[in-house]
Amino acid sequence: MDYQFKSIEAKWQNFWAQNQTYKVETDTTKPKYYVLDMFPYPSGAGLHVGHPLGYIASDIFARYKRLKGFNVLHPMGYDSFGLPAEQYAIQTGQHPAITTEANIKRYREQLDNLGFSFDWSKEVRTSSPDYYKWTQWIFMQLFNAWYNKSTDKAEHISTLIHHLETQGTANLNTVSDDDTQKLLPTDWAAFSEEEKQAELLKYRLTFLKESTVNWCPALGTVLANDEVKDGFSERGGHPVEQKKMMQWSMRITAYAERLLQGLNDIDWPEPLKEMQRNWIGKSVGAMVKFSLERPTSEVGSQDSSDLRLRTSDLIEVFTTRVDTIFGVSFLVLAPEHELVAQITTAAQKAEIEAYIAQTKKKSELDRMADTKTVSGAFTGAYAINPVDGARVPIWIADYVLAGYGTGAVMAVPSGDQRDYLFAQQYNLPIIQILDAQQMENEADPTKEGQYVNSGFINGLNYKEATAKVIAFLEQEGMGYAKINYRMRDAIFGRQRYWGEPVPVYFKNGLPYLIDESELPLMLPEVDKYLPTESGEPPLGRAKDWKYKDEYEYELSTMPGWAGSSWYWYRYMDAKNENAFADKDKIAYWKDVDLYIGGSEHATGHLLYSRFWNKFLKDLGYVTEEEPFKKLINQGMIQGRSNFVYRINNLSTTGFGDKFDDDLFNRNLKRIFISYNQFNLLMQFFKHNDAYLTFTANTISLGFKDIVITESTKFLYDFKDVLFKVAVEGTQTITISKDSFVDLHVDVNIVNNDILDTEKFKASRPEYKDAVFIFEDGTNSLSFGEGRGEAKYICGAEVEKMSKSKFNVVNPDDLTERYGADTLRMYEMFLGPLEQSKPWNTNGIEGVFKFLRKFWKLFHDDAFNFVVSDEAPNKAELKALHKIIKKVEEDIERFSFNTSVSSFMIAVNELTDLKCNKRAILQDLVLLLHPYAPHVTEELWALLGNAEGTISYANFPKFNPEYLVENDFNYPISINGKTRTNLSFPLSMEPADIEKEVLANEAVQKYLEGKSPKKVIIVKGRIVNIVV
RNA sequence: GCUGAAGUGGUGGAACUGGUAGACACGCAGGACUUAAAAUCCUGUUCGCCCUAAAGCGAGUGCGGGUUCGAUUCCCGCCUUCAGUACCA
Repeated sequence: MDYQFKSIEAKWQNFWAQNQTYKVETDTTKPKYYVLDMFPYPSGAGLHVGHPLGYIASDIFARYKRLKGFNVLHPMGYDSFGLPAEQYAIQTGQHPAITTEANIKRYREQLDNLGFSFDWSKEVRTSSPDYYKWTQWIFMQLFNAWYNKSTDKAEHISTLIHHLETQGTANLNTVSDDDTQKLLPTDWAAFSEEEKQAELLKYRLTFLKESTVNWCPALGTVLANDEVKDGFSERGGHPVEQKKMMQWSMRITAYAERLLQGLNDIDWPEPLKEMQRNWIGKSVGAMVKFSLERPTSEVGSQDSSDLRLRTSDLIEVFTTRVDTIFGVSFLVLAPEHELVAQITTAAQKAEIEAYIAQTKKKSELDRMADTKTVSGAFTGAYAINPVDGARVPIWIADYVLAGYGTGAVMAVPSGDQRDYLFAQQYNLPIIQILDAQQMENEADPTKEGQYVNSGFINGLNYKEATAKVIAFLEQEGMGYAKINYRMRDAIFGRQRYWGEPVPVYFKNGLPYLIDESELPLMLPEVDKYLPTESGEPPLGRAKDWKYKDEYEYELSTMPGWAGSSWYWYRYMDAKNENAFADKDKIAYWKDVDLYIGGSEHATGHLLYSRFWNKFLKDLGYVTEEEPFKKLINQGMIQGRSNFVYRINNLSTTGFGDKFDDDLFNRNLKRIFISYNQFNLLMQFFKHNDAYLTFTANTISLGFKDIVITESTKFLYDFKDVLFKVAVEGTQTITISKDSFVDLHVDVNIVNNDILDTEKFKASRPEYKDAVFIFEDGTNSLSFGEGRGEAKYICGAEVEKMSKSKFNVVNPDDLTERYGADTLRMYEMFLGPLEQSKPWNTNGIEGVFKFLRKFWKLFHDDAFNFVVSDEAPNKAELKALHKIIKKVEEDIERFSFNTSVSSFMIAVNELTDLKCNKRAILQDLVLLLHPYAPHVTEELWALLGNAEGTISYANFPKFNPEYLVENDFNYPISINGKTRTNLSFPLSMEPADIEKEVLANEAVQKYLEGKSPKKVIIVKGRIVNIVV
C-alpha cells in the first residue's frame, strides 16, 4: 500500500494510549532525563501552528534520549487558573471551571493528534484542589519562614523567635520590612501575643504590605499596568486611580544575590540571563551622608523649621561612583522626598511648590518622551560635602525617582550626562575630577586616568580612589559601601475569583494560617464573578464563608504565577496525597534537564520559579539550587497574511440626474485584481493626484490619452471589464489611487499565494459574484471560470498570527491533509528553533514527498513490502553512517532543521542506490523515529520487530570507518578564486601536490606563464596559488 | 537612548573551528507519461555579460573600510529590522 498516514497515525496513537507506552517510573538502574515544556494556559482559541513548535522539539529530544538509554520524564499539564476564563465567566455567567474543562479537552485532542510521547498519567492542573492544596501549603511554608543572612538561607520562623528571645534584635542579620523595631530580649518577652505576631509579620517571607495599585472604580477592580493607558482603562476607557491597598507580598528581594549568582551556573540563552540580571539590577556603590548646613539667619527667623532641621540634619544618597565625590556640585532630591518641605527656605517656597505641582501633572509617558530637557528648582538649602566640607546647594528635579535608592543623588556634572545638562541649565559648576576626562560638550563617565581637584585622592587611579574614599567615610561615620538592587518584592494577591484562595484568616486585623490539616482551602461558590458592592474581591460574595464560622478569610486570590512556580516537582509524583512530591522521587528526578519555551516568561515565571525553588531547597524539601539546568527559547511563529485587491469606490458619469453611486459601487465593487496586475495599475498613480479616466473607447491619464501598446494593453483589458460590469449607460469611469482597497483573505483558501477562487466566492455572500482579473491579464468574464492557467495571486505580509487577520493556521487542518509526521518535520524544517519566523505552509509538500519516498524505500512499485537481507555495500554504509553522525550532532545542538535536510539527502542517496537492505533501513527507521514516530513505528513492526518496542530500542552507533576516504578532491584556487578541482590521495604530501598542481594544464592556463609567488596547501582542505 | 538577536537567490534556509557560497526544500520554466487533468518522474534555475551551442568572463552573503594566501565567518565604522528595557544615581 502507498503511504497511508491516516490509518498508520490513528493506529499508533491508539496503541501508545492503550499500552501506556510512555508511562515512566523512577528507575535507579538508568540515568534520568527530564524534558519539560513551559506550562500552557488552555485558552479557548485552541492551538495554532505556532504553539506546537516547542512541543515538537522537546518531543524529538525526549524520544532521542529514550533511544540513548535514558529514563525520560516528559510530562504535560495545564496552568488552568487565569484571567481569560474569569472574563468569560463574567460575560456569560458560566463557571470558569466548566469552560476551563472544555478548553482542556480541546487542547488534549489537538496534542494527541501530533503524536507526542507525554506521560499523561502525570498530568496536572493548577486549578484542581488536589494540586492547589500544595500551592497553598508552600504559601504556608513561606509564611512560616524568614531569611537569615548569616546562614544565607531561609529558616523556619521558630529560629527567629528563639533569636529574639535570647538576643533580641542584636546580631540579627536579615532581610525584612524597613519599620522593624530594635528590641532587647526583655522587650520581646514583654510583648503581648498580638504584638509578637505583628512584629514577626515584618520578617516573614510572605507578608502583608501596603502597596499602590491601579484601581478602576467603574470596573470595580484592580488593573495591571498594561491594562491602563494614559490614566484610563484599556477596556471601556474608565478613569483609573492610584489606591493604597494591603496586599500579600513575597520577599523575593531576600534572594536577589542568589538569583543573580545562580545565573552563572545554568545553561540558558545569554539574552535571557541578561534580562534577569537587568531586572535584579545590582549596583555596587556606597551610601554617603551629607549633613545639612546650619540654618542661616533667613531660616533661623522661623523658629519651628529651625528646630526640625536640628533633628534630621542628614541627607543620605546612594552612589555607584563614590570616587567622584570631589566633583559634587549640588544634590538633587526627588520632588516627593520627605525632607523637601522641611529644608525649603521661605524665599524658595513658592518656586518649590510650583515645581512639585508641575511634576505631579506629568504622566510617566511625558517624562519618558522628554529626556532632553531638564527641569528643577532650588530649595535654598545647602549641604556639606563630607570629604572636603564644601557647601553644596540642594535642588529638586523630576529625573530623580523617589522609589529608587534613597530618592536623593549627589550630582557630579563632569561624569553624569543628566547632571551635566542640569548644571548647564542652572549655571552650576562642572568640576573636572580626572585628568583624562573630555568634557567640553558632554559628561565623560569613564574611569581612566588620575584624579585631580580631588583632595586626598589626587593622583590615584579609580580602584585606589574608591577604596580610600570609602575607608575615609566609614572612619568618619559618614558613609559605607553598599549594594543596591533594583528588584522589588513581588505582590502576591489578585482581587479576582479564578485563582488559589490564600490559606489565611484574620483575627483582630492580624493574619493567621489555617491548620495544615484543613488544606485544601476550597475555592467557594459565588453568585457572580464580580467585586462586591463595597469593592471587595469576588470571594466577598461567598455565603457563610468564614473560618470556624467566625473569622474572615483572606478575600484575594493568588496570582497567575503561583501554581507555575513549583509545578515541575508535582510531575515527579502527580498523585501524591501526603506531600507535594515524594522525597525519594525528588531525589531521583532532581531538576529539569531541558526546558523549552518562549522568552516572554523571562522575568516573570522564570524568576519566581527560581525563587521558590531556592526557598524549598533552604527548607530541605528539594535538592537542587536551580530548577532548570538548560533552557531553550523557541522563536515566535508570526502569521503570514494574504491580501486581495478590490475596487472600492470610483466616480462615473453618464446618468445625469439619476446618478446612483450605490448602484455603481455595488456593480463595480466585485472586481478583484491579481497582485501584479494591481501593481502595474498602481504605477500610474505614482503622483498622488494622478487619475485615469476610461470611456468606452479611450483611456486618459489626467488629460493625456494613453495609446494602446504592448505595455498598456492590460489597461484596455481592464477597461473592458469595467464597462462590462458597470451599469448600462455609463459614459466615463474615473479611478485614482484611492479607488482600491486591500482586504485580508483567509490564508486557508490560498495555496502558494494562489487564491482558490471558488472557495473565495463561497466564503462570503458579498463575494458571490466576484469578478477576477487574473495574473496574466485575462479575466473571469471573458474566459469563464476554472481556466487552468488563469491564476489569481494574492499579496502577502508578515503580521501577528490572529483571528482578525485571517492568518491563523490550525494544526488539525494540516494533520488532516498531510499527517502528524509531516507536520512535525515541516515545523522543524522551517528554520532554526530559536529564531522567530513567519508561518508559511508553502513547502510542506516537500516534506510530505520525502516521507512518501522514505516509505517507498521499503516497498516495490506495486507497494508490496520488500526488504532484502543482503549485506550492504560500501556506498550504502557510507550513506547510513553519514546520517547517523549528522543526526546525532544536530539533535545534541538542537539544530533540527538541518537534520531534516540531511534525512532528505540520505533518502535521496539510498533511492538512487536502490537500497532496500534491512541492515541499512532498520537503522534509518530508528534515526527518524524521534521526528516521525508514527511511520517509523509502522515500519519497525513491518520489519518484524515486536510492536511498540521502537521507543525503547537503541540509537544506531556511528562507525567512523565507513566514512574514511582515500582521496580528496582539492579545490584549486588562484588568488582565492576557485578555478578547478583536482583529486589527490589524502596521504600525499603538500610538496608533491604542489608539483602536480603546477604541472596541470588548466592551472597553467590561469598562471599565464607567470610563476606563483606562493602556494598554500592545507591537507584535506584546499590549494591556493598566489600569483 | 541602552541591551540583545538578526540581515545570504523569487521564498524558507545551509555553509558547525577562516578554506569550493547558495546544500536541502518551495516556487518557477521546460520536458516525459496521460484523451485530458491530478499524481509521479526527468532537466534547468544567484545575478549580469557573451553565445546557435559547448564553453567562457565578470559581480556577488545589508553598506563602507581593514586583517589574511583566502572572510557569510574575525576587527572598525555605518544603515535597517525584530525583541526586551527605560531618566536606576
